[in-house]
Amino acid sequence: MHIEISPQDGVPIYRQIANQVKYLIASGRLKTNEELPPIRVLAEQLLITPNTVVKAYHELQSEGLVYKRRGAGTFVADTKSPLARREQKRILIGRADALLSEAKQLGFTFDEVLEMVRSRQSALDKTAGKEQSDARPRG
Amino acid sequence: MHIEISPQDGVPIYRQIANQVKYLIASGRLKTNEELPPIRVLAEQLLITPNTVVKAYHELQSEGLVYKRRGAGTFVADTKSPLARREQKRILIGRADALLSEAKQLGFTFDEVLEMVRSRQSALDKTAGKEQSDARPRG
DNA sequence: TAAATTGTATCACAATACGGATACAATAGT
DNA sequence: ACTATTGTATCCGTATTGTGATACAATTTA
Repeated sequence: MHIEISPQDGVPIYRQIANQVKYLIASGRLKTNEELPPIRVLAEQLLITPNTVVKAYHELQSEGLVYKRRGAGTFVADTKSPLARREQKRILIGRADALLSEAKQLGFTFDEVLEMVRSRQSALDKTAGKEQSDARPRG
Repeated sequence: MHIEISPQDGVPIYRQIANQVKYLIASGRLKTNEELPPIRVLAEQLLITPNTVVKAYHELQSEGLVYKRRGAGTFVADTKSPLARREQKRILIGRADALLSEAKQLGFTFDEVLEMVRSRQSALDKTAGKEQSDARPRG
């Protein structure tokens, strides 16, 4: 599994790892029940402390994206399972609420927020076009 | 200007202040060019250090909500002005991008995100109904 | 059962965030 | 010009966060 980190990019290393794993799962490059690199292995590969990988994997677990079995390893959870799905939705709801309440405080209407979200989606689609054509699950 | 803070509510004091001022502005209770309490005054009123108020006012300034004039005071900016509006939009775009990229990483479709945003807006409308009926700008 | 492999827990250190005390600088108002 | 008022800058102590080093515990595998 290929992961790249850039120390002091502002975003913590453990979060960089978690985000990239999330992307690998969502894009289908990591399939359900597939094993992630053991904590020590990934730590050695990235030249960081195992603790940081622990934190990354823990975050993924708390979001229902992976499960861990002592002595066996860390594996991709069934992200389509109701439980995992519910947990993921809970996280997104937090982001949506942040956006909406901030917008309200700044005096934006709901329609303006909707329009902005649509516009950003188009923007992100375009800039991510190259990788995405290759990143979509092919099953 | 009435502001209430609750220390160690998890959210930092300076942010509590900034948020409440934002709300007062968005709701029309603070009008364009109206003066905010001087830093020292608000600090004494809230029994906190002036530094914390400085930080709150600075955040508001960076979002284009207030402007400061040394020796004169801190005033509500024209939040409808293109410059302020653009700055505010820049902040909301950040939140929207966070929501969209997180959703994509978790394998949600854009339509699901839209549906969620609509649903959360309804929820927030209901829970905030009482205050909002009185807080909407009446001009 | 024994050894190897895996995740877990604990302690330690550096950097950052938050809040506080004090001194400084620019402007307003007289 | 002088004084009062306002925002600004600097230094400090504490708490939290991010990362690292090391020892521990459970499970797998032979």
